[in-house]
Amino acid sequence: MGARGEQMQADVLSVLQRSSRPLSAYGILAELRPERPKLAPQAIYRALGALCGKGQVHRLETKNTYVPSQTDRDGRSTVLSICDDCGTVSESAAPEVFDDLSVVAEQSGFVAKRHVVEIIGRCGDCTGSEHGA
Amino acid sequence: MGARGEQMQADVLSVLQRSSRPLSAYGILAELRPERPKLAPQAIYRALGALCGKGQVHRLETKNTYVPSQTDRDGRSTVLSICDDCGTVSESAAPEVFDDLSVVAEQSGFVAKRHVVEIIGRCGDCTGSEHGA
DNA sequence: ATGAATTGCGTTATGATATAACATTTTGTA
DNA sequence: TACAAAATGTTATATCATAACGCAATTCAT
Repeated sequence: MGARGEQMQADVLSVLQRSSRPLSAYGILAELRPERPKLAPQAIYRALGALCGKGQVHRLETKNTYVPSQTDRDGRSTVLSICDDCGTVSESAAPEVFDDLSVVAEQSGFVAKRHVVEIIGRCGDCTGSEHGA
Repeated sequence: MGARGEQMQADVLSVLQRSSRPLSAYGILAELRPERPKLAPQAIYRALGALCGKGQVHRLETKNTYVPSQTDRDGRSTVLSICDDCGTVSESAAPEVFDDLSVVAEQSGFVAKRHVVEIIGRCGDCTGSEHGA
């Protein structure tokens, strides 16, 4: 059960970890194609789905890309700060944010399954050195 | 300048306001096609871009769909609670959340351009009446 | 062990979302 | 009017994601 799938997941995770930036599913595919010419998108998406489910990978909803988790937080939500300039992503636990969101949800009887919190902007490095704009 | 574009935006907004659920760009296109057979995706995306820029429409990043703003908050970010069951979306100002996010960003020297906060789950109505799962 | 049921994966095909690039029209200015 | 600038229309294509089906491995009852 699942032995081959675990290999696929390991390969996908490894590609993400070696990348300095978030990758799209097709970007991951392109990295793996040299070794496995017949690899198809479906395999990548299945591996990403499993990895996201386990909290080992985060999907950047605003970019349709994926990054490896930086910290082992056992699947709890994190705030992702995404730099538009250099592409780096940093993860923050920010429990206050999620506490507040619980209150927001409860007020309207909403039962939350998942929280998505992304901050899009420029990281300290890029702001300091005034790249781009 | 922009007179036709404003018409397009008004039509797109009107379609969204008449819909009981979030619509995709292609969903909006389908609504408008009967009146304007030659209408193309690009026109819809341009109108949506302008409307989102003005804060009159929100894009649901987790669903690739769009909803009209429920409140005129002059472009400030809102928390969007999205029901997986019935599709309804509710908007909350939740200033505490965005205050907390400012702190998160500042800690790492990050300069935020945009905040995306979405809660995915089931709304009170759907939870109460136990539809679906 | 053997065969049926189940599960997961590979593979092919297609669907859905979004934007690039260039032509045309409109608008603003003199 | 004539021209420049900007918005819009139009065609084409890029990008992201999943449906559907069949095969192979695993499980489980006998």
